[in-house]
Order: sequence, then C-alpha cells, then structure tokens
Amino acid sequence: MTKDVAELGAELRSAVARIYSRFRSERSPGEVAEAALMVLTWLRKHGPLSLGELSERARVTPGSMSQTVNRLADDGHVVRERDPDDRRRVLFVLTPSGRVVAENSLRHRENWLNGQLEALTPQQRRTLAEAARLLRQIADS
Amino acid sequence: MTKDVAELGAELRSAVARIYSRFRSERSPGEVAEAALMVLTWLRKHGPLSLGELSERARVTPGSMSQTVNRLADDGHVVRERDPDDRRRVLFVLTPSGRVVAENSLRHRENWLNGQLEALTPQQRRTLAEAARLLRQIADS
DNA sequence: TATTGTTATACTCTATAACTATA
DNA sequence: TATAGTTATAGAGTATAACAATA
Repeated sequence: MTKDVAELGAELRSAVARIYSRFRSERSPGEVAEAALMVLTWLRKHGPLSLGELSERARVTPGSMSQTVNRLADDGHVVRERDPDDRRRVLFVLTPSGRVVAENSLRHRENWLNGQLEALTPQQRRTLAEAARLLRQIADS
Repeated sequence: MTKDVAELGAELRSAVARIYSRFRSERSPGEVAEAALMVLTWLRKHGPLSLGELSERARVTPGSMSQTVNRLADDGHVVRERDPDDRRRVLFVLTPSGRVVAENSLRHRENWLNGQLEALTPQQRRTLAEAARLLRQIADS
C-alpha cells in the first residue's frame, strides 16, 4: 500500500512538473506570462482586487505579488487606485489593454489545451476533472 | 460539449499551477530546488549522463541545463568528466554529497505528499494515477 | 561543416527584510 | 501598535545568441 502511494507521489510530481512546463512554453510573443495572466484573469472575473487579495489567491507573499503587478502596471495592463474607505489599501483595476491581452493570451493557450482535451474520451475527461478537484484540495490543505 | 472542455481546461490549468507552487514551497533550507533535484534524481538512477541527455529529459535548452548543472557543480553535488570516447561530450557524475542531498530532499518532499495521498480513498488514488498518465501524454504530445 | 557544450544577457517568478503610510 | 503595501536584494529557472572545442 505504502509503496503504491510512494510511486503515485513520484508519478504525480513529475507529471505535474512536465505539464506545467508545457503550459509555460505555450506562451507566444505579445502574451503575458503565467503568473501575470492569472492576475488579469481574476481582475476580469471579479473586478478590482487589492494587493492582499491577489497575493492570497496566488498564495505568494505580498512582496512577490507587488512585483508581479508592477510588471503589469509598467505594461499598462493594470492601474492602481487607492481604496477611498481605507487608504492603506490599493485596488488594482484592469485597463482596456489589459483586457485585450488577457483575452488573447487565454484564447491562445486554451486553444492548444482544449484541442488535446477534445481528443480524449468523455471518461478520460471526467478523470481529469476529478483529478483537478483533488489536486486543488491537496494544494490548499 | 466544447464549453465543458473549455471549463475543464481552465480548471486543469489553475489546479496544476496551484499544486506545482505547493510542491515548490515544500522545499526546506538545505534542500536543492526542483529542477536541480530532478537532475540529481536522474543521475542517481541512471548513472552519469551528458548535458544533452539531461536537457532532453528536462525538456529545456542546453543553455538552460548548463546553468542548472553549474549551480550543482558550484555546490559540489556533481562533477564534470570528459567522455573519453567523444571529447565533445561532458558527463555529469553524482558526488557523495550530491547523493546525500538528493536523498534527503526526496525523502522530505515525499513525506508531505505521501501523507496527503494516504488520506484519500483507493478510488481517488486510482483517479490521480490515471490523471498523471494522461497529463504526461498531453505534455509529451 | 556539424555537433556538443559554455557563457553572456535578459526576463519571470519567488522570498525575505527593511521601509512608508494609514488605521 | 497593527495593518497594507512597496522596494531592495537575492536566488532559481528559463530562453536566445554568440562562442569554443571536437568530430
């Protein structure tokens, strides 16, 4: 039993590393990188979020997130706005260019992955959907 | 149908990013980082490998791999040896300290993940095993 | 000429520690 | 004092391009 678990762990670790690296390499010129794309995706979905909210979602330190949004701000994809109710907080707002870049980047990367997924059987897709749920649960534990 | 696939793609992408980030953050002081650990693991399993072999396995460019092994060599975990049969090739050999670090790093990271996997049902573990196979297949396509 | 590997340069992502501004 | 955010510094990982050595 324990041996099976250890084997599964090793398989999982290397499969995740491999697919993640493939995700990253699917990035084309003009598209934003992974971590930045996630930020744009969240802002598009939820509207303005503070630095603290972004760093919690990404599970990185505030210092790290501050630098990620700095890169986005330098490129004009987000702007900072002070929260009028609590002037310590900074809200990050998607700009029109940020929205365009987010949508282009997402569309392109989804095209590749979705093509792969379409080629699977419905049963295999259900397996991946359940696995995604389990991985997220483990990661968040 | 297509909508389901798109949703699955988004789920998968974010779940993979999340669990990968968690894998990375399980690193303790004194342990080697992810990419370097993979190199040590391969050398331990297969014996000396050339730069080209390492970069193919990792699916990174030779230039990138050269820098990863430079870090390992700086720390004394691997040594370079010229291949006597083809003096263009460089073979990387695990040192005793490299073996110790590899084993400690692997043991510690496996402990955490294996604990998580033990808490799942056998059925859930089968799902993850199948998913690992599918992800690897997609990544290598 | 072709292959193998290295180095220089640059970019992304991450963390920690020291700092500022506001509550 | 406590909280929210920023900046400086550092390290890991990646890519590309120019280069050297060997086949």
